[in-house]
Amino acid sequence: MPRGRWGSGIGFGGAACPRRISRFLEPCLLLLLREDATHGYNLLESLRQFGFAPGTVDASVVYRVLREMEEAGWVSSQWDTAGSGPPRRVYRVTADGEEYLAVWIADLRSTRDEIDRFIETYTRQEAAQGSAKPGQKAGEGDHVSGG
Amino acid sequence: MPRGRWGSGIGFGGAACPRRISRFLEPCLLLLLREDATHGYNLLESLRQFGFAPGTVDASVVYRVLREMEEAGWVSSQWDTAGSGPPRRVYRVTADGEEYLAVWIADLRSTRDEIDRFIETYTRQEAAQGSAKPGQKAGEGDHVSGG
DNA sequence: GTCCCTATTGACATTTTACACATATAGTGC
DNA sequence: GCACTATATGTGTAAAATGTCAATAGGGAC
Repeated sequence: MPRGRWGSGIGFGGAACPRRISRFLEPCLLLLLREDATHGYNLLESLRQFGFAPGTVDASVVYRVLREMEEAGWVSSQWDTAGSGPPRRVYRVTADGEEYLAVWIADLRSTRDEIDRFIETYTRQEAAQGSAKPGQKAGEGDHVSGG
Repeated sequence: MPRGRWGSGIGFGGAACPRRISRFLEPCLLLLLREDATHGYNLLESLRQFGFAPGTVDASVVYRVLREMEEAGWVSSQWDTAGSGPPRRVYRVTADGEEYLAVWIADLRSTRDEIDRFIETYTRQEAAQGSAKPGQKAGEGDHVSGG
């Protein structure tokens, strides 16, 4: 998508841009953690299944979101010092987190419906312009005086 | 939706929060302008049809987006001094703006599909937890040693 | 003139996001 | 012990996006 941090024009190659949904990392992490309690570094790779390209998500972002969610009470963590290497902070979803995720789901549903309505409006407009006023851009020849 | 500027907890009343899609105002304004070239103040009310509640969008935000889009070349404007009251800046969509909107549509389509996949994953998880491991939260009884 | 409605613009604060950097542990080779 | 690498977590900061508020200005009603 052009503008903002995702480029600067039409000439883009494909769906290369990151997420369009704000704070989408939160529900993704919750869903992953709900399936399996694990630590941040491990979650990093699992995020691919939600469309995050391999190098897209910075680790620090994931860690920050996890800590924020713990502070909010959606997840809880415990240090895991059993395996080799540095200790891991293993997160799991709390009951509040479950509720929070459910709210997210509801929100995403309505967002999706909203998108659908928008696309439908666009499609309807296309059809109308294709038949009723071909070649015209809408609002042509108005009463504009100043320039 | 909890967190951020839209509250701070589960106990919300309905879909009171604004958009979840970043920069959504842009395509909305483009779509409205494509149907009818008009000025910012007039667009303010028309935005309701895209789910923006009456008092949700500040006028200055709309004006800013319009000016940004003009700078980018997606819309062009002309002063209309014909009617009574202060002069209006009438915007219309350019050819580049048409292309830009088409890109937006494509992006929104993929975003919607992404949401659908996410919701589906959630639903599948629900079903699996309901049948396979009832009452368990996933990852219970792991090899966590440290506290 | 003053108040209100229309219409636009600018300035500032907050929130979100991206990116760079710093820390700590364990294993390997020397 | 020391350098080096991989794993794992954390902080700081700048940029971008968004929200809020104030200011300006024309015209009509009173």
